[in-house]
Formats: sequence, C-alpha cells, structure tokens
Amino acid sequence: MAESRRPTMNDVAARAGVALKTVSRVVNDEPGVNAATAERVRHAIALLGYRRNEGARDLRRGRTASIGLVIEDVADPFYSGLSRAVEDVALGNGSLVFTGSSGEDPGRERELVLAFCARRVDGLIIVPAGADHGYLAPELTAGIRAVFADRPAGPGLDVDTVLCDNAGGAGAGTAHLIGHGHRRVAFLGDNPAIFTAEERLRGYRDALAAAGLPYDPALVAMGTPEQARVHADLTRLLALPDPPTALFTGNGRTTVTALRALESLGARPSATGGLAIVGFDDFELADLLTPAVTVVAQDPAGLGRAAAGLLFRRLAGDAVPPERLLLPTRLIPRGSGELPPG
Amino acid sequence: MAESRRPTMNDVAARAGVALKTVSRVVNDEPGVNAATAERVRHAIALLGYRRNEGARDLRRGRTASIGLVIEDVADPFYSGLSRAVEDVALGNGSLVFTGSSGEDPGRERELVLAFCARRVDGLIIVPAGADHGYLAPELTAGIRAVFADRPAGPGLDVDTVLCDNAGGAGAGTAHLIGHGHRRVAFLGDNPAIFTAEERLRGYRDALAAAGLPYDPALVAMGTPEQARVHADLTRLLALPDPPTALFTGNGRTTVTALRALESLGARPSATGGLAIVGFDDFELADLLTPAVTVVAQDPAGLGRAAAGLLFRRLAGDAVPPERLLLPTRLIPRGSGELPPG
DNA sequence: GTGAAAGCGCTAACAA
DNA sequence: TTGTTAGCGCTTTCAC
Repeated sequence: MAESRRPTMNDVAARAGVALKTVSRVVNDEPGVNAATAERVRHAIALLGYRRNEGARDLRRGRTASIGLVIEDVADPFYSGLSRAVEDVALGNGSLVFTGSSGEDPGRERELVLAFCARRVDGLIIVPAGADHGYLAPELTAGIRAVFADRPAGPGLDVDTVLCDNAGGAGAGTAHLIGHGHRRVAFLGDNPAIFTAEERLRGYRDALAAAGLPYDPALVAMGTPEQARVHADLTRLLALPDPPTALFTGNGRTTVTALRALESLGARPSATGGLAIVGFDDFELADLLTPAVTVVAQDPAGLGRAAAGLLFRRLAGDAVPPERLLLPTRLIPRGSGELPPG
Repeated sequence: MAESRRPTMNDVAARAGVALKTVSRVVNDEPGVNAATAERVRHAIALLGYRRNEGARDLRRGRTASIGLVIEDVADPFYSGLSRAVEDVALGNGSLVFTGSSGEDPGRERELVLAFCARRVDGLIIVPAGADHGYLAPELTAGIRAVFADRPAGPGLDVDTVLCDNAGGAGAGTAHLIGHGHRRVAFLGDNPAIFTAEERLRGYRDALAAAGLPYDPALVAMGTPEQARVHADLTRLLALPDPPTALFTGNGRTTVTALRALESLGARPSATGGLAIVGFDDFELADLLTPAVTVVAQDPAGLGRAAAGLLFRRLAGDAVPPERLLLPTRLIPRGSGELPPG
C-alpha cells in the first residue's frame, strides 16, 4: 500500500494540459467547455484516479452537504428506526449524516452537537437529552438549522419540532384498559425528567379523570427501565392491599423489562389470568408472545422522515416561522390489553 | 434568527489586538504564549462566540478526525448494536462517524463509501454488500484505511477483517439439535449470495457429516427473509414425505419470520410438540417466547468494537500486516432447541 | 513570546 | 471557450 499523494485538480490540469478552472468546470458539469477538451480532462481524471476533495469545496462554498443526528442510543430500535429514515431522506437530498448517541447524558449531547457544528454541518436533528440548549443559540445565529425530534427544545429556543402525541396515546391506552373493565390501572413510566415520560403520565391521568376514576399515586412508578428497579416496583404494586388489575407501561424498553419481571414474579399476563397490559411503543415479536401484547404504537421512521423533511425544507430556503408537528399514535389490540380484570 | 457571519480566527485576533497566529496558539493549547495575552484571546473568543472551523483545519492538516461506517441497515438490531460500539470507540478516539445504510445494494455501498472518501474520512468500517471492491483500491493507496466487518472484502483487497465464526456457530447449533435426537434437520438460510449465509450453510453441512447424517438438499431453503417466501418454504418442508423434526434458521430476521410463519401454519414449537428450533443470532424477547428460543449468539457490539479498535490502531500508525479476526459464537439453550423429535 | 507569509484544494469573480 | 486571480479559515514555516 504505497502512500502516494492524492491527485488534485492541479495535477489533473497539468496532465490534461489545461487550466485548473477548466478541470473544475468539467468536474462540476458546468456548461461552456469544448467537448474535446472535456474529454481530455475526463481521461486525465480517470488516469490519475482523481476524486474531488469535498472538504476543500465546502470551505470555499460555505456549505458541507452534511447534517448531524443526535439521538439517545442507536442501539435502541426506536432510534435506529428514526436514524434509518433520516439517513434515507438525507441521501435523497445529497447529504451525508453524522450520527451520535448521547446516552441520555446532556453533557454528551452538547459535546456531540458542538462537534457537529464545528464541522459546520448544514443542519442538525436533535433528540435532546438535556433541558437547556442555550449553547445552541450562537450556532443558530451563525446559520446552522436545527430540528428537534421526539422531545422539545429547552426554553428560549424557537426551532422546528416534531413530537409524537404522547399524552393522547397514553390516554387512549389507559382508556382502552378502563373500557375493558379495569378500575385499578397502574402506570409504570420512565424517568420523569424525560419529556415523553411526563407527557405520557399526563395522558394516563387525563384518561382516569375522564372516566371518573381517582388518581392513586401508589399505582404510579417512574424510573429508568432497569430490571432491578422495575422488578422492585412491580413487586410493590402487586403487594398492595388493593392491587392493580391492569398495567400501562410508558415505553418499549419498560414494557419488555416489565414482562420479564412479571414472568419471574409468576404474574405475567396469560390467557387464563394475570395483569392486563398495554405498552407504549410497538416492538418486534409483541405479536408472538402469549398473549400477544397490545400497544400504543408510534412511528419512529415517520418521526425521522418528518424531522428530516422539515430540516431540508429549511435548508432549501423556506423561511416560514418554526413549526411544531404532532404525530398521531395508533392503538394495536393484540390480547394483553383486552384481558378482563382478574 | 439574524444571519451574521461566523467569527473567524482573524476576527478574534483583531478583537484581542494580537496576530492570527497567537489565536491559533491559544485555541490549540500550544505552549509559548504569555498568560495575560492568552487570557485576552480567550476573552475575545468567548465574547464573539468563536468556534474553530474544523473543515478548514482538516484541509490544512490532511486529516479529518472522522470515519465512515457502511452497514446494511441501521434499523436492524444487529447493525445498530455494531454501530453503537463503533460510535463509542470513535468518540473515545476523538473521531466523529458518518453512518450509511447500503440496504444490501452493492451500488449504494459503493456510492456511500466513495462519498465518505470524497469527504476524506480517515478510515472506513465496511460491512460489504457487494463482492467487488476494486473501487476502493485507489482510496487505500491514497491513504484511507479500511476495515471490513462481518463479511470479507472481495478478491484482491488485502485489508483488516473481523468476522464471526459463522461456520463454527452454525455447526454447533446443528450439532445441538442432532444431539437431542434429531435426524431430519432443516436449514432455512438467507440469500446464498451473502457470505455469512454461505458460511452458515457450510457449518450445517459439516455438522451433518460429522454426525454421519446425509445432506438432503430437500431440507435446505435459502433466500431473503420475506414473510411470503419463508412461509412457502416452510410449507414445502412440512409437506415433505419425510418432514424435518428440527429447524436451524440462518439469522435473526429469518428466525423471527420463521416463527411467525410457523405460527400461522400451526406448527410453532411448543412444550407439547412441534418443530425444534435453533436460530443463528440472539434477539430480544427470545427468552420470553413459549418455548424460549435457543440461539447461537453473535456479539454485534464486540464485532463493532473489534473493527473500530483495529481501525484506530492503524490510524495511530500501526503497520503490521492486515489481520483477520474470528470472533466466537455462543450457544444459548432456552428450550426450543432441546425439544425431542416429534 | 509574537507575527508575517505561504498554501491546503477548491470555487467565485472577472478577464481575455 | 478558456484562463487568471483572489480567498474560504486554518496550520506550517520561518523570521523577529
């Protein structure tokens, strides 16, 4: 692997016996180049294995044809679905995408976003981990476009935002359980510091209120979806003097963790009894479990497409005021949410 | 959002009343700057909201501190796990990562790789979709490092490679079924054009041979893991005069698709009978199905870490001959693979 | 300890 | 139709 310097436009120009600018014209398909000359240039390009240096081009033009995507974790199916959609839209717009996982750490979110800005991405799609995005303001002023997805930006930042109807979806799921006769519906949510967790809790409370049911804090448990914590919370819930007959879980990871915990507690929903369950977020194999798991499905790819669509509209020069899109959810009854109260 | 030009080092220099080069020294923590001067510069930087333009820096230095990752599909849990590991290693090495999904399309793989090269990434991690990588040779010569992951590079390319022990794993899974008394073990694999699919089929055949069992082509079905195709193949297999009592599935997607098809065929493995199953690749919820699904697990994150580790060793200047790592698989018995022949 | 000048590879603006 | 010149924002080299 002999390290030879990469050919530049200058090298191509010398080889073809033309001026630098002529090569540039050919490379960029600019009109006004004699066919024969262009052919000579193309021949030299092929001969030398020349490939335009996008970095140099970007520097001169002030645009990089790249965007940055900051999510919580690519390894999470929700975000990987979103990522793929963003990627596809970006590629369709001639843009490449830097991806970074914040791991729900505001510091790392900031670090990633600023690193992308330092690389002068044209735009950003951010699923924020933190609540304060003051650090972004100078970048926005400098012309970098940003779209927030799944969760809104912190105060003082007026940017395009695409959210799911978290409260509406959680409300629909809770109402579904109530509609099947449940009066004691527990809510197992994610860390309440997370916007979506808060919103879903709100939807749960709204549904209870709409049905004339009391809100019982003893039936609510919020926290990160770790096996141990979920196990402890469910143990407590089931030991209540007046235990829940149904459970609403606040996101995909929590649902799966809860099913695993219920399994070990011998309280997994079954055709013959156990807790009824509705989970926020659809997940692969939900349909193959016994009973199949009823969910309130979001559309991660739709979220990514919407966010990327908004971003590229901005980049194309659209100057309407910042938008806030709210994507609908969809309740998918599969069995676990239609079990009657024990 | 008033569009103001971004401040440059020159602006900072003017503001601080020093020369451009002094700002550069401060920004880069170079020694030999008077403390008071440095403070003045830092003050100006904060005041103007200056952030170094990495693109300009890269152009001058000839390194971009970024790498490109080309996988089949970020939305697939196997590749998203790999991605996350690559990301983490990259960030730990001060590098950002461009991610692109080829969708198993050699043309798109090439397009992505070359786009990354045009952006002058320092290195590439590629899960190849195509079999010919001649297009990469000039880039390697030009100094871009590449590591192939999960599948090897096409002929003529001598690069670092990290693979899973596909044949060994498939052999172990097949032998496991044979060990539980099965004599008619079907193999449901992915498109045979894919390296891993071929290798796993080889492992299956080796295990049969080692057990003194005949290889029966009627028991083998290879193709993309689409529901309709898998359904048709399984229908055919089950209708055989001497049908299989066990099934080995060649990857995660195929396993899930097969389970779904068997469900609709009324032949899903159960505690009371049905086909025994071992699947290549672990997947979430495999443990919660009834019966739980026995798998030959790969370690996607380990694959990503190994590939990225190799890449950054190269970028750090390591010049040993190209390596070929083979990562082990792990059989996880959960129930479906221990069912006796019907 | 500080700075002036050159140049990374390209495009924009303007000749010829 | 073609070429020349300047300069994007930075680092490198060398001078003071």
